[in-house]
Amino acid sequence: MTAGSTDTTSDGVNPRPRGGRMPRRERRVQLLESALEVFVAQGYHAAAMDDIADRAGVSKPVLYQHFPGKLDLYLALLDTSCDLIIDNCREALASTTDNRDRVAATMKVFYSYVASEEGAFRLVFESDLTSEPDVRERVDRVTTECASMIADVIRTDTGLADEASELLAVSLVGMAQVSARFWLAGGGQITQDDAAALIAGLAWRGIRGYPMTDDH
Amino acid sequence: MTAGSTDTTSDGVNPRPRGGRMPRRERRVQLLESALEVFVAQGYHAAAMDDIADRAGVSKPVLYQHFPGKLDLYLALLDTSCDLIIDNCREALASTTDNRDRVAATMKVFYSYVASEEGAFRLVFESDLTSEPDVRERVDRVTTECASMIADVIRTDTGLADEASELLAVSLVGMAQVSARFWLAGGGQITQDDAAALIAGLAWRGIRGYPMTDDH
DNA sequence: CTGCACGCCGATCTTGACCTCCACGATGTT
DNA sequence: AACATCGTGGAGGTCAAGATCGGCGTGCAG
Repeated sequence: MTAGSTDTTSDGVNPRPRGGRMPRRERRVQLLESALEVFVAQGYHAAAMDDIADRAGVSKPVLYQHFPGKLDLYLALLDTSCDLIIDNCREALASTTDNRDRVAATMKVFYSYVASEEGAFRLVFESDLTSEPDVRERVDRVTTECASMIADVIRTDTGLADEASELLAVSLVGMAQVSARFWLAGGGQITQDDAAALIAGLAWRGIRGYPMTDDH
Repeated sequence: MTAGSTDTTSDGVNPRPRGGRMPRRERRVQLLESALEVFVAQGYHAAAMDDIADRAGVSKPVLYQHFPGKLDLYLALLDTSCDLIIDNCREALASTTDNRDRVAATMKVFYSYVASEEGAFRLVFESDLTSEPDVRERVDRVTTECASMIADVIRTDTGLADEASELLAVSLVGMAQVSARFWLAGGGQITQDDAAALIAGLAWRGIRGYPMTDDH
């Protein structure tokens, strides 16, 4: 009655039933799914290749028959996660020409990303492998790419300098990113849409007046 | 001429000259300084206890005579780094009663923190040990504590609900945190004070109008 | 029925990092 | 000036985790 409902061995991640064989392509995507779950739940360092193999219901050698090593596996998942948020951000910015709606749509993208079932955002926003340059480059690229797209809008619509536009855009991305993460951790006191709308309002009030820099 | 100017053994971090003995208290702070340098430069996992000992110019056993283990050493440094930013944030908020100045002062705190020589902010904002609950708790506490103090001001001055105030405050902290980090990574195209003032302006424009929620 | 190919598994190797044991030299005392 | 004491140093143990090798079962062509 204390913990471990029925048969969990480690911490809530029970392996698949060790089913029979499977075609290569299918096995590969299943391995990717299992690896994502384990990396999301435990982080890179705490996740052992044994855990991933057990989670997939296979043995460790098959994992190495599909991926050269742990880092490659992680980078594959990280790449798809990074591309997802960047593409969604691009689509949100292109979905309208009204900047107020742009802000709202982009904020919704971040909140949806964080709220998605798989939790892939943890690879991007809470990675524990930033010492690896390949990982660092991809993680930073999410912020810089999203910010760059936003900065284009800011620059063209306000005439601010490049560096100022970039910094403002990075601020907005940071606001979206960490507020969404802590909204999720907060446990849903506020609806996802309400939270996104609240922070979108904050962001819009912040940038809507530029480039006039002075008022009190 | 390629690399390793004169005598560096690993990667640009040359050890101290293996000087003689030292009183315990002094040795301890020297070990903490050396450990901070190594952890900041390489992250937790990539940093070996040998590296820290070499950096301090002592042998490994003396390290274990001062700290029970690697994690304890890291947590000691992390605690001081977390307390530093939290205390500075508190002081900035208490330094004035004008909310516009409060925002500017708090923003300056984050930029100064990130720009400080030792780079201790990397332990807080870029830790690679978030899988450890002790570390995760401390890292998250920085954001939640700072946000909580800001949320108090927002709540009392606007009458917004608790959850909304907290979320807005977290957004401001996130904005400060990631914009400061990327400003530093950007290489100083903008002055520290200019950057802080720019983002403070963005933040102030965002929150100054609450709680009236509707305008276009 | 028999040989072959394919995918899979148990058991093992190796590396690397955290963490301690025996010798040495400096310091304070008589 | 000689000796006891204590801190220091190099070398080694342990263990976890990434990466790998021979054997097994299944399905199919001949």
